Amino acid sequence: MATMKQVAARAGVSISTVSHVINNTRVVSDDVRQRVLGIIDEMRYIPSAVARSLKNDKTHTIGVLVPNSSNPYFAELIRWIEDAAFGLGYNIILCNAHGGAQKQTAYLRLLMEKRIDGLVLVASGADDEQDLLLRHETVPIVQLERALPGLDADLVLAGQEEGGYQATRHLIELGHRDIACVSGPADLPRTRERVGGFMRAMAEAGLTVAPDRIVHEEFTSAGGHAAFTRLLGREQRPTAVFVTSDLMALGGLCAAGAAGVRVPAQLSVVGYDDIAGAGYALPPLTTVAPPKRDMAELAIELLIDRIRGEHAPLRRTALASTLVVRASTAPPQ
Amino acid sequence: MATMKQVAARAGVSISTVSHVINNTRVVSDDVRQRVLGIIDEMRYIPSAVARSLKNDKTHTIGVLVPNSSNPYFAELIRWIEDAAFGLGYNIILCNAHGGAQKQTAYLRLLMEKRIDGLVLVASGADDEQDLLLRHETVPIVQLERALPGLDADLVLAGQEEGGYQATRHLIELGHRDIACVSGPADLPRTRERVGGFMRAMAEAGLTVAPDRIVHEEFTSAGGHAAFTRLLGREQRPTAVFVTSDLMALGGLCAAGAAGVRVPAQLSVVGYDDIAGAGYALPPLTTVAPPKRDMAELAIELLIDRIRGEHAPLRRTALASTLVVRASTAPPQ
DNA sequence: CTGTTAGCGCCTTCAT
DNA sequence: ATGAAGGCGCTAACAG
Repeated sequence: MATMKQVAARAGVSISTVSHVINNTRVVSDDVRQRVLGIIDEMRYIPSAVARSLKNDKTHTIGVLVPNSSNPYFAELIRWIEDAAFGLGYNIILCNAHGGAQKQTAYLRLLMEKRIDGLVLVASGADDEQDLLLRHETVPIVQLERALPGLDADLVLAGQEEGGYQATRHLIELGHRDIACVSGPADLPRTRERVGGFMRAMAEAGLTVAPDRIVHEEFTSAGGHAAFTRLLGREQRPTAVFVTSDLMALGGLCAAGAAGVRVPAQLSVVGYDDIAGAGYALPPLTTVAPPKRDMAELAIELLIDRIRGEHAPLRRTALASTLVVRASTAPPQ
Repeated sequence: MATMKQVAARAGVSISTVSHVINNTRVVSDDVRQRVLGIIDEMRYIPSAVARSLKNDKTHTIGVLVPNSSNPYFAELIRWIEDAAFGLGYNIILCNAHGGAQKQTAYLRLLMEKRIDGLVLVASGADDEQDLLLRHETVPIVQLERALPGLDADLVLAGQEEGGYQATRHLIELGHRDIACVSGPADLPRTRERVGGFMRAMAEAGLTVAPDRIVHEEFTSAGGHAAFTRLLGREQRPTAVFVTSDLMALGGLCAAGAAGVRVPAQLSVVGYDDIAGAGYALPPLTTVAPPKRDMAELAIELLIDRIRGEHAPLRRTALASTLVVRASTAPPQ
């Protein structure tokens, strides 16, 4: 790969002149500029960002650490993050935390070695995430959705509790009284807050929630399937269920279908996340839609502000989610 | 951020000694090693991969360019690519081509500046992909699924034509004779080959395909929905349909449900890609499953071989897809 | 067993 | 309007 030095030699000018025509950083006579540009083209010279980075101490690269990038929700988020970052001249290094604290630690270490300019952290909130390294690092960090305890970093929230509340209100307003809640593992904060909103709405409406109306399963379609199977097997069935993730809800819909339970006639279902598939479920799923794109853009904005050295105090912004009513909910009976 | 020089000074040794204890690249007396290690820890020194890269001309970073990373199929592929790469010490820079040739060109340029060690290219095959830059670049490239004409690079194929054939055979063996095919835009090679397999199976079975049994739509759930709506509106309905992508098939299932057409009783549906959602569709979708993980691993393996300088001739490997029979297909009537 | 030194490719003062 | 030269952080000869 050609270097600036070679270009300079071929053009019969100094290295610094080449540098200046490339960066438009000082006046260069027109003929020299043309000549240099010609040589650059001819030699297929491409400046080295790594050399530049060494000099400027900036890589224009940001790390994005998510629990699992193949989960449609994260995949969609990543898509917007990538988009926003690219628009501002940054590249994304994609990292899957999936694989435990060990992989995560290794990853963070690597990212620090690569001198990323910043990090977007989408923590699952699992207990094994108390990574020490993180708290000692100096790179700007923006957390999405979930604040790691002890980590001082800007934060973009999506009102999980409020979302759960909205979803449940919708069901209550439809006339449901016996409402169940299907959620992920009890120790995941994301899920816990959503369930919190559910409980608040129920309590507020004077509705009691029997212990067997709350069921925890894996945060996957398989988990949702299992949860619904369990729930629908009870002698007394709920008339509606709030599911804390679309992935689980889709699995639930599948289980309901297999069990001959018609949605929404016999059972209303509300999901959470508004992943692309939700709109084409059978029936199309009513769900809580976090403002993924706005969240991604805001996160990148905040991060790049920090990177550029804004010395603002810690910011935590909460964006509102909206309920998207589709065809999986209806009044009971 | 601390530097090696500072560590050396603090430890009262030379820079090269520090380098050697870090890289275990020559014998160092135990006390010196311990002292240096101590200081490193104390100063939170983290070596700079960018300085290293400048020296070694290796970044341990590979670019992954896909049409759209939020599409579940690509998202799943990416997940495995990331996994395989990480396992071998490489990071992934994620790039969405989505946005046209312009963005793509800009991206490739950036990747070259960043001196990625290699590129995994998942081309959509759209016409605007004839990127000139590519053919002149010297980075190792592995193409997944689709060979860009004129680009000499290793290639990992997934037998699209064969997959379409298998899917159609399945339908024929079930007893269907009037089989339709719903596919993406006619100009996308990926789709075209799958349709090719369909045509071959039909011809081989002596079945004719009326022109109105082939319908093209957007490569999305919305497209699938539209296609099915159109197809089911015909006075004479097909008894089965092969859809060239699960995303479209899911949209189709949704349309069928809305139109009161029962699957598989009245209509059998086969999809393609085996995305996670397919297994939990209503009914669970019979589909062709490309070996995503194997493809990803093979691609990374080939790429890293090249990066390490293996001077092998161009390799094209075709992996076989398998038909996953679930509940969306049955004998006619 | 340890230190000195010459770059890797680029930017950027300081001269001219 | 253009050059020369130092240095970003690290590795790898080359010398002791």
